Amino acid sequence: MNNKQELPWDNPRFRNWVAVARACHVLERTLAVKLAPLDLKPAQLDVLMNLYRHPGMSQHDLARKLLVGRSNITMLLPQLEARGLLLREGDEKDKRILRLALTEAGEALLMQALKVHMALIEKAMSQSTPEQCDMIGDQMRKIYEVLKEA
Amino acid sequence: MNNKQELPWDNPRFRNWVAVARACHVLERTLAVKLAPLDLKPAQLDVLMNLYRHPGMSQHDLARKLLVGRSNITMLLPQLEARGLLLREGDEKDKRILRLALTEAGEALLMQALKVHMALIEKAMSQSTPEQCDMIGDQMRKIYEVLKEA
DNA sequence: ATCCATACGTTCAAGCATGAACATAATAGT
DNA sequence: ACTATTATGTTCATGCTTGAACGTATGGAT
Repeated sequence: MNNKQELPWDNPRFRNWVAVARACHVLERTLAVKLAPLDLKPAQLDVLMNLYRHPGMSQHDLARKLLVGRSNITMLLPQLEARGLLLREGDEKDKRILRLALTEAGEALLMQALKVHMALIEKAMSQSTPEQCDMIGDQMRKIYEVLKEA
Repeated sequence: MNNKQELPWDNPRFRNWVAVARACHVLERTLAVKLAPLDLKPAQLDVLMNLYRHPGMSQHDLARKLLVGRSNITMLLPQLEARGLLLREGDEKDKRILRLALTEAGEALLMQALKVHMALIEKAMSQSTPEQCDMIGDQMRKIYEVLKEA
């Protein structure tokens, strides 16, 4: 039937989104390399960041924040706990819930990692004006909202 | 030493990049779900797309285009070849190289998948004006160039 | 001609992320 | 009080991706 649909490569939205995906991919990859000396993966850094900003959150909350499954968190946390970077203690009221918090060591390592992360993002985004940067952020937040419930 | 560095959450570049990463993540995730009926993963779709646009490319070329390791391609292709979606045949001049090309079936499936992919991207980017969309693409391409050689 | 360096593809073990199935705890309806 | 439903976290098998080590092929230097 040779369905002559409009091919995507000619569509600006398609081409531009591909650029977004590629930029994300390389930045994630680069971050992993730069974080290696701290023996930290990007996913682990995400955990530390969220616990720093929201101490006492549950594993389920954390999973939703990070857009991953609950089981992922279960597999991820024991490593960090064993390294003394975070604490898990049961909630008194609701015995199903484990409340999470960073230790001193966890915060210290987070600060180290944030320097690396910030430097990388600065390097990447330094070409954009503040207005462009904010616009990009606004659009991306809209995209997130649109897709979240799809 | 309580290094009172400027915390990233107050930095617009940081906040906005986090939004980019989150948008990418949900779109990839959503794409995986919508592609499931075709028994196709996003990574496999990427392969088909690149072979459609660059028939005869080698596995190494493909790996570089997709920003993945060569071994990844080696693990990925046999599945698609077994489904009759692509062909691998050795180059006559250089016997190290395997030249890749889509079959009819591969092209047909690609067209199906592209409808799904396009619809999703349209939905995501429909909130941006064409100018905003192009600007985002331009910035992301710059980011890619900056990080590619880092 | 031979040797050395490089390039392409493969194999293998390891680490991650996922979803389904499970166990336990809380809550709501009757 | 009892049952059914929902919520939280865990376990397990599966599949994807990676990087290192390998084998083979090419090309260049002497």
